[in-house]
Amino acid sequence: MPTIGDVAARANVSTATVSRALNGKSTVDPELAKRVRAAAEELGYRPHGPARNLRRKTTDTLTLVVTDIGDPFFASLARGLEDTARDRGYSIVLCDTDDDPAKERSYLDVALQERVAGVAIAPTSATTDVGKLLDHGAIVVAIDRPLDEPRSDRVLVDTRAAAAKATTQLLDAGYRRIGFLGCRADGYPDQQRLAGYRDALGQAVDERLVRHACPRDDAAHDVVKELLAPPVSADGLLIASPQLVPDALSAISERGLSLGADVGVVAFDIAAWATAVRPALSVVSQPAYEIGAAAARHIVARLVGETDTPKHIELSPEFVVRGSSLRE
Amino acid sequence: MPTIGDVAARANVSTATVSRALNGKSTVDPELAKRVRAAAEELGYRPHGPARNLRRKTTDTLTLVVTDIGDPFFASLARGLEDTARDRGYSIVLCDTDDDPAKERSYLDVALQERVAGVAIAPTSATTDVGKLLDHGAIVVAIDRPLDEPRSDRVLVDTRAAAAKATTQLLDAGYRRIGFLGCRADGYPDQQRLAGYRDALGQAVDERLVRHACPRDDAAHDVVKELLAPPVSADGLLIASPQLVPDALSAISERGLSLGADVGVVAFDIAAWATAVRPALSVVSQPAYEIGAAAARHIVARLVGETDTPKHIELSPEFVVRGSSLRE
DNA sequence: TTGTAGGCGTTATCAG
DNA sequence: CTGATAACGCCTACAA
Repeated sequence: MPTIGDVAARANVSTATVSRALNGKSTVDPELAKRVRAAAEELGYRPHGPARNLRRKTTDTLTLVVTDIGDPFFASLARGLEDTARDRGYSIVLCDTDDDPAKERSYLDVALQERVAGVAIAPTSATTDVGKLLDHGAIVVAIDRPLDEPRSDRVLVDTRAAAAKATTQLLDAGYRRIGFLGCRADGYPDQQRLAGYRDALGQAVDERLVRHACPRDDAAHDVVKELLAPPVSADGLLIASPQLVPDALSAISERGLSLGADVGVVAFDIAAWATAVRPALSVVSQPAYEIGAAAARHIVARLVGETDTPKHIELSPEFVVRGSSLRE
Repeated sequence: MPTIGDVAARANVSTATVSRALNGKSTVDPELAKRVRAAAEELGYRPHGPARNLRRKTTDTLTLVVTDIGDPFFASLARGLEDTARDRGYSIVLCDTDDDPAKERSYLDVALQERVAGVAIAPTSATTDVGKLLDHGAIVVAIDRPLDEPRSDRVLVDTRAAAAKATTQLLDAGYRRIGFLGCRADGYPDQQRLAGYRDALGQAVDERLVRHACPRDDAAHDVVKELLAPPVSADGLLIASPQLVPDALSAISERGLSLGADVGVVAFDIAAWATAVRPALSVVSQPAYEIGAAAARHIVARLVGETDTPKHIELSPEFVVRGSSLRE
């Protein structure tokens, strides 16, 4: 691969001039600049990224840390981040933690090592240590879940209010015993949604209506069947975790109940296929793409020194009511 | 941030020794090595990635180029690639082309510029130019779709055979007029699936049964309604594009037909929610995670100089028959 | 086994 | 406006 020196030689100028010309510095004769560009073109010259990064003491890289890119929510978020960052000249490095703090630590470590300019992270816990990154000048923004670290910024969604709204809609539609189905009792999003569910129901929550099940062990199916039968006899379901929805729908059907008419259902983040089911599913959809885009815009703004950027951004989910949460 | 020099000073050794100790070279006194590690630890030293990359003339980065990480197939593939590459010390840079050759070119350009070690790419076209990357010594592997470039390797799926198998199953189940629904008539996977469909049906394909619809313009819904009514009167559907499935199911229901009993359906790559529908959907599932994992293993093998690595890897999709393609 | 020193390719400073 | 030159931080001959 040709270096800046080769280009300089071919254009009969110094490497300094080549650098200036190729980086669009104003202080270079248009004539020379043209010659340089021509030479660079002819040689197929590409600046050497690592060398440039070494010299500039920064990179054009952002790290995205999520639990699992296979989760459509994070996939869409990643897309928003990538589109937006790319537009502004940044590349995205992808990390999947599986909610494992050890993996997360190792990812943050390489991020530090590679001197990334910024990090968008869905932390495994609010106490995840991003101090060294911040010390080094990286911009850190928490996504989907908050970080205690006061120097980090955040882009969150008001998922609690959305859960309350969905629960209220179920009540309004005439469902009386609404169950809550979550995935990880200790996860921030599920906790928020449960809180919203309680907000809507008031004090009077029969705790047998609140259940958690992991999609891996296929207990979800049985858990829902329990919910639907005496003594619990739920006639509604707020499903906080998208992965649980197929199991829940199977269970409803196996109990001989019908969606909507017998049991009302609202689920989070299944927009892609909500209309594949009869009746179609009511959904709460987080603006995943927009979260990613906002995080990228935010990081870049901070990077270029904008100071009037809000530290906290909160977006609202969209709530779409369909047949699955309507009685008739 | 401390440099290798700071560590050297603190440990009272030369920078060379620090470098050797930290990189686990055998030629260093265990005693000194310990002192060095201690000093590094105390200072919170992290090697400077760009400097190291400059010196080593290579990076520990792979670039993943897909059309859209929001597509669950590519998301899962990305996950497989990331897990596997990470295990071996490589980071993943994510790129979304939207099937736009211009974007793709620009991504490959920065990959070259950053001197990535390898590229896994679902090319927008078989003629995508990866020559410069290969010239520079990067390992390039085509995923999901082939590349003409003979120096590139590939990890593909025998989606054509799978389509034939699915079509045959529909025929065996008693469906007679099977329609094909694809997304992009010019895309490689859809073409392969259409070819497999034709393989199974033989010469006798009523061309009115073959339709393409883009999920963006919501024509899909109407297209399927047309397929299901006279004069076409399809009683089966092979759906090559997962995004079209909700529209297709809505259309079936709006025609007053029932899934399975009246019209048999097999769809590609909707495993995540296939069991949410009544009756459950028959699916062809590509081993997305495994494609990514295989691509990563392959690239790393080549990078470490393994020579007995096959240039072409072909995996097989999984075909699961459920109620949607059974008459009773 | 350890240290010295040069250079990887850029950019930025500082004279001219 | 242009050119020499000195870093950036690391690794690796080569010498000791």
